[in-house]
Amino acid sequence: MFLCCPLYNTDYGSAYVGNALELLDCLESNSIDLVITSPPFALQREKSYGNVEQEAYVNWLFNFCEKVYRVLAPHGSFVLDLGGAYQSKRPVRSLYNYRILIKLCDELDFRLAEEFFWYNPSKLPSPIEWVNKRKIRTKDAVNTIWWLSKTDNPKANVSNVLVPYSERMKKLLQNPEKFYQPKERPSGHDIGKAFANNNGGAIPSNLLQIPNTESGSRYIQLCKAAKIGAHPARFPQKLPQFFINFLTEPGDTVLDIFAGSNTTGVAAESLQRHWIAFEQNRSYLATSAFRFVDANLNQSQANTLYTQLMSSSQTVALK
DNA sequence: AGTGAGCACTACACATGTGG
DNA sequence: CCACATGTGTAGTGCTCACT
Repeated sequence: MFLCCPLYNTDYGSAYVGNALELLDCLESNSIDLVITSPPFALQREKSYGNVEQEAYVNWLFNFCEKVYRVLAPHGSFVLDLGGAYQSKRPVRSLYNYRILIKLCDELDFRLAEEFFWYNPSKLPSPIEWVNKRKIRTKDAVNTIWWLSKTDNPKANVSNVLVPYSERMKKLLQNPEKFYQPKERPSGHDIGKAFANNNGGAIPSNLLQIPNTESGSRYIQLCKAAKIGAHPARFPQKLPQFFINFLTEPGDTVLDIFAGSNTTGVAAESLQRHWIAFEQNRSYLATSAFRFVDANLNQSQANTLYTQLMSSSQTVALK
């Protein structure tokens, strides 16, 4: 079985409406270089996009991950973004994001290549009951991101995701003699002369500080203009961008099985990677086309495009 | 008519970032 | 500088409906 009839396609990718469980079966084994996705979380509050309850959640998500394992190339990576949650009626954390991680490594032979933590400083203090009303917990502003691989050495290159040096390090690089003595420190760290080499940037840490605010973006503006609700839970483009740069090369293929508003697809497109997006909700995927089209689309053009995507049985070519 | 289960809906209390 | 974004959990209210 092969994938056919995407809702829309672009220079580099195709977006498909449907259940990822079925669509994954249409992909060839070992064909995907990176699967990055953020599934609906096991939250207490019911979401419009349909989340599964905590107890059943781990098994529900596991079904998808089994199929991801098959389509992933041996050097490929599976990056899974999971938000934390509380147990029902107790100020006690759910362990669901850790349970799924352990199950994936124990039962599917995934390796935990590295755990990442996405810190969103602009998150509102929540959950309200424990944090704002009773004031017995701090605000939850970190998501766990599991970087899983099929083999011990998935393709990865940290040189592609270097971050700017700090002001202090910039000064050190300008005048190393004045700023440090190469010698062994009390901690046992051997800080040598090579420490003063300029490597073009600092090695990033596994704490990703990325604010999730998207005020007045083209996507939001066009959703408003066309009078359609935007996807209520989008991740910032910088998040998939980081992992695509880190774990793939131009020409590789990136897959998001819970694509939502297809942030992953846009990130991949801008980095010249092929991409495939699966999303069950046709309206979410239809609005995601706004991310790819001309910035000067007016209200009626946005509406026309949306209507076309919602009704047409043929693939719409964007660009 | 009264009761209670089950459901949908709502108030509550808060921080930080983006983009025009 | 302003307008407007943003993966929350609990308890209370009020409604419908089955049952007595």
